[in-house]
Amino acid sequence: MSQTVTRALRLLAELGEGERSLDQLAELLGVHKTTALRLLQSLEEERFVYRDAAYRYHLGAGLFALSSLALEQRGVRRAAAPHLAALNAATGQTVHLAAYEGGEVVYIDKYDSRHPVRMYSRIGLRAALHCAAVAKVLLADLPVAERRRVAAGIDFTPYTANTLTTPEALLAELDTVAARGWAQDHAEHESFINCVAAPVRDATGRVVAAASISVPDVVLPYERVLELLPQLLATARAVSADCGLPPGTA
Amino acid sequence: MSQTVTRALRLLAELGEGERSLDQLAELLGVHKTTALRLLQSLEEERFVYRDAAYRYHLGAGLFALSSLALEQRGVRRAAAPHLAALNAATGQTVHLAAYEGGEVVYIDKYDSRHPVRMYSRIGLRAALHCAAVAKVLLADLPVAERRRVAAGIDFTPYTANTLTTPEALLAELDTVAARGWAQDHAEHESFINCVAAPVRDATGRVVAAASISVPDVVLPYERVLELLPQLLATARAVSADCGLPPGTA
DNA sequence: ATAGTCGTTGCACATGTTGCAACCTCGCCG
DNA sequence: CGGCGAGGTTGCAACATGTGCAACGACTAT
Repeated sequence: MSQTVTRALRLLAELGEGERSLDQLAELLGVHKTTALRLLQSLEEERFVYRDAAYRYHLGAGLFALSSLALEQRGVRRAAAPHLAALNAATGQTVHLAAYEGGEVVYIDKYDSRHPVRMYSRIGLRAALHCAAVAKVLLADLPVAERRRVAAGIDFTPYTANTLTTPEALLAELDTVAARGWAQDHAEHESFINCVAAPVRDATGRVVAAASISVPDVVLPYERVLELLPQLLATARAVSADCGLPPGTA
Repeated sequence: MSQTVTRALRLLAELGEGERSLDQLAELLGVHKTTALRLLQSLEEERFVYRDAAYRYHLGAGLFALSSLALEQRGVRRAAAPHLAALNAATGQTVHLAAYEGGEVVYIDKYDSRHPVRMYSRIGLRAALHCAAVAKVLLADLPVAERRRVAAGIDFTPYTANTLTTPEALLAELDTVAARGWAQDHAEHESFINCVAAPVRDATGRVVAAASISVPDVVLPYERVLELLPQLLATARAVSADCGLPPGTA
C-alpha cells in the first residue's frame, strides 16, 4: 500500500477539522515540511485543497464537486429524493436514506426534521450495525453466510439498555426484519431516539437502500412513531417502483 | 509534486464518471495493474473508494463524509441556509450560494427551483468568472490589483451574444457592481437564463460569499427577474447580519 | 534596522514505488 | 467434469520517486 497516498488522505482528514498551516500539517504527519508541501501541491492542483490569502490550507471545491457527482450517480438516491422529501414534509420528521457498502452501512441522504430538537447525522457517516434500523434492513437482505460473517465482526458496544449485545440476538432480529419487511431501533443507540426503517428494492428484488424515520421521544413517544410505519412503507414501495421493482413483489 | 498523489486523484476523478474495474483503472493511468491496485487499497482503507461484490470500484462514503464535514464548517453556508431556503420557498426559483476560493468562484450551496425547467448546477462546480452574477459580486470586492490580475487570466469564451469578451469590459462592470451593491447576468452564459446576485459580508465588511437567483426566461422574463432584487438584497443583508456585519454598514 | 516566522527551491541519498512474472480464484464452455 | 481464460493478488529486484537537509526569500513585528 502506498505511504504517499495514505499521507495525502491524512492531510485531507486533518483539514476536515479546520484550516491548517503548512507547518502544522507537516508536524501532524511527522514529516519534513517539504514533503507536506509537495503532497499539498498535488492536492491543490486537483482543487482538493486551496490556500487562502493567509496561506492557510482548506478543503477545496474539487472535493465537493466529486462528492456531489458521486451522490448524484447513485440511482437510488435520485429516485428516492422526491419521495423522501414528501415524507419529510408530511411527517415533519428526520428522514434518512442509507446503503450497504463494503461491510458498512452509510447514510447517503438526509432530510432534517423541522423540530428544534433533532437527531444529529451527516451524509457519509456510518451507522452502528447492531443498532440502527437502516442497518438491520440492509443486513437482513444479505445471504445468511455473509450475515453471520458481518455479525461476527461487529463491536457490540452497549450504547443503551436496549442495545443488542450478541451476534445471536442480532441474527435473530435480522430474521424477524427479513420476514416482516421493516425494522425498528427502539432506543438502542440513543436512549431518547426511536427509528423505523423500510427496504428499497431494485428491479432484481435485492435491497439496494433503506429509508428511515428518526424521532426523539420528546417529540413523539415510541408508539406514535410506529404509527408512521404505513407512510414509511408506502414511501419505500414508491421508491422501489421507481427503481424498477415489479408491482406486487416482495 | 507527487506523481503518486496525482495518480490517486485521477483514479477518484475517473470513478466520478462511474464504476470501474481494476484493469480499466490501470489502463487509464497507463500503469501496471499492481500499481493501480496499491493506490486503490490506500484509498479504500480511508473509505474514499469501495468495491462491490463484483469487484468494481466506486467512490466511497469517506469522500461524502469529508465533503459534508467541510461544507458544514463554512460558517457562511450554515448562516445562510435558513435564509436561502426561505428565499427559495418565497420565489420558487433556483438559489445559489458561491464563494471565492484560490482564483476561482465555486458554488457551495444550492436550492433547486420547483419549476420543471431549471438551471443545471452542482455544489463544487466553478462559475464562469466573466459571466456569472455571483462571480461579479465576489470579484468586485477584491483589491483593484488582484481584480486586474484575475481578469487578465480569464479565458473570455463568448458563450452568448451578451458575454463580456474583454478584461476592460469586465473590470468596468465590476466597478458598477461594487458601486451599486449587486450584479446581474443578463443571458451572458446561457442565452435563456438571467441571474441576479448580491454580496454577503462578514463582521469585517469583506464579501465572503454571494447569493443569487437564476431564472430561465421561459419562466420569467428579464424584467421580472429584476423585480426579485429587493427580496434577494434583503436575504443577503439578513445573512450578513447573521455573519456579524454591523447594521447600516455597506 | 533586525530578528523571527513561515513558505519555497536545489540537490544528494535511499526509501518507497514500480513492473514483471508467477500464482490464485472463479466462472465459462466444450 | 476438466481445461481455459479473465480478472485479481503476491514476492521480488531495480530504480525512479519521494525525502530531508540546508540555504534562501518574503513578511511581520518589535
